[in-house]
Amino acid sequence: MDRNNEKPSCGRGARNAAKPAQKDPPASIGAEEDTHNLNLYASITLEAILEPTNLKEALKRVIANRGAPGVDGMEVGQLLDWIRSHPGQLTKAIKEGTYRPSPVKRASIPKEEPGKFRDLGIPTVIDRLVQQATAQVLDWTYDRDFSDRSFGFRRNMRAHHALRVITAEADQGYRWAVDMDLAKFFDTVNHSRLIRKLSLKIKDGRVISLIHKKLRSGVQIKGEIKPTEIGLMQGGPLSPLLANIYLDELDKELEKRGHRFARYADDLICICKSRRAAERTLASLTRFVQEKMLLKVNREKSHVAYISSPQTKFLGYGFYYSRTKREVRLTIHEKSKQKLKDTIRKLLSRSPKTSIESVKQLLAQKLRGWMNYFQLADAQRWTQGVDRWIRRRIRQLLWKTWKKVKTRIRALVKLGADPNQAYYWGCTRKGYWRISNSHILTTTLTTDFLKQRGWSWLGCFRG
DNA sequence: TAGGTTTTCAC
RNA sequence: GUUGUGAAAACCUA
Repeated sequence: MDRNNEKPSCGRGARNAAKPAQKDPPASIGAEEDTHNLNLYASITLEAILEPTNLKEALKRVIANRGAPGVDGMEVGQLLDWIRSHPGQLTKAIKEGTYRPSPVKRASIPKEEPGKFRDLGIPTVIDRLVQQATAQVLDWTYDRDFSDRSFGFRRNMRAHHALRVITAEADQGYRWAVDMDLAKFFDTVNHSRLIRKLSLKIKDGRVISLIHKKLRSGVQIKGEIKPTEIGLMQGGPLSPLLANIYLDELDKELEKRGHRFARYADDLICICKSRRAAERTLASLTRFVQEKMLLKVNREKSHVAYISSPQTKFLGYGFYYSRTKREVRLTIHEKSKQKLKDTIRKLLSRSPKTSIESVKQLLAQKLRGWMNYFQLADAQRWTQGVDRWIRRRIRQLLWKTWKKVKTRIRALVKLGADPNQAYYWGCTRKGYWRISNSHILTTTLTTDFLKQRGWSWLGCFRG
């Protein structure tokens, strides 16, 4: 067992000790560990997965996600009713081995780069439930064996940790970055290899078979069902964990070679002291990944670059060297800045169906989340620059809508309205405008409703 | 302290 | 048409 391996120092080896109370493991696992002190992996059983509390937890999660339905069309809102009306049916089918996951529904969503799409497979809500239940059990035992330098999809790991580790080591002279991109990682995972890996630790054959069934459940594209011989469908609750299990071998190999690196899902950065060393490791890593891991390396997107070059992008950040402070610092990558501007522009440019106040509130909410993530970057230039840009946009918006309100009120006054009255109503093609001192609201109201509430009706006018 | 909602980010 | 995991923040209710 390689659990007690000496790991290359990365400054935070005592992660598990620092936060002991993460989340309680499923009851059966904890009990088994304490009373019998057996091998931890012996507690990955079908019974642990099907335990009522575990299933309940999984059910709550699936419903809370409010995800779209799979091929059978069942909504998450119907899941609870289905379980209630078919008591014990699902667990019985799983225990007897007659449970077969439905094929996943194919959906293509556009990626950042225009014209490129990311395929994802949406399982049925029921399949999501059983996957979630198994993921909860597997995660608890597998997570502790993962490398300290694997940061994606893991409990108590955040992107900020990875960035701190990399900047700290870049400061120690590792300034040449190997950026490795795995081409379509999820789609190229080798099934038999993954199953073999799982069998090393999971002794319950029924669990292995359950996962195997999930891997082989086909994909439905336009009503036609196609089998899946390779690849993990991204979209299942279990997929991220399986990805980490598959790539764990890569982490271990890099650790063995003593490299400074960080991996976030399929995004790998490895930093070296010289350009020659970086190029050498890129070549040897490519060989390792393609021959041993049976994955594809995207040669066009994998490259060696100096850490402060605009090419190196890690988790939305870029790096630069501050001459005055004499250290490597983080900055927000161009792509991320552009993305923020796009979302803000979209939010501000849509017609004022809601009040200005609520738009401002929405904006503040969005910005809070954004700033929170990019707080590691130098605030000096960028967050302030973006802040100024947004303020200017808000002022523009306010001015424009105020102008609209004023012209509308003037038009109404011409028609004989009292300008001191609180509310006026008008109507456009899109709906009714309620005009008060600072708000414009459209609502779909009927004239009867207006009469009922005693609001003044001033006839139609154009927007 | 515990339930819930929302937003953001990474992949 | 938008799945999934992980993380953070703000708020709400007892």
